[in-house]
Amino acid sequence: MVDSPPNQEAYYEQVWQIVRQVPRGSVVTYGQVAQMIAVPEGVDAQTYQAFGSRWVGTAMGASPDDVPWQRVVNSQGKISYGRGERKQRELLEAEGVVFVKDKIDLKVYQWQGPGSEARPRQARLF
DNA sequence: CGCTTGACCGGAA
DNA sequence: ATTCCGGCCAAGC
Repeated sequence: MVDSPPNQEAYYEQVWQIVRQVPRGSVVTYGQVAQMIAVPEGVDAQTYQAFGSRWVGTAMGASPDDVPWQRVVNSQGKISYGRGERKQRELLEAEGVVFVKDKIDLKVYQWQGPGSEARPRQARLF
């Protein structure tokens, strides 16, 4: 499923696939999701880096109900979805995500990718 | 078929 | 810390 044609639908599915893997209580950024997806063929790597995050946002707008869209925030740890901002914050807080001055501490809640779901941060005492 | 708008990001002033 | 700027893809009207 890597060598599929430059199909937008396939790209969206990759976005949703990644977002679906985000564990409860963690978040990812638009740019991060874009980075985790291979650059679509026919698109310059530079172009993708610049606009990939936007496409992720567009994909979220068309995301199915089983996608935890609320776990996707911008690189500042803030909510960009103005239309449902209130709803998104409530959903995240219900999952245990703490907001500080309308911002999320990404150092604590940002998902590090597949394989890091355990988040073994407890050994860092010094 | 063309114009407008948009759930972004990183660097510079 | 805040504001401005360049980047130039897709969907909707």
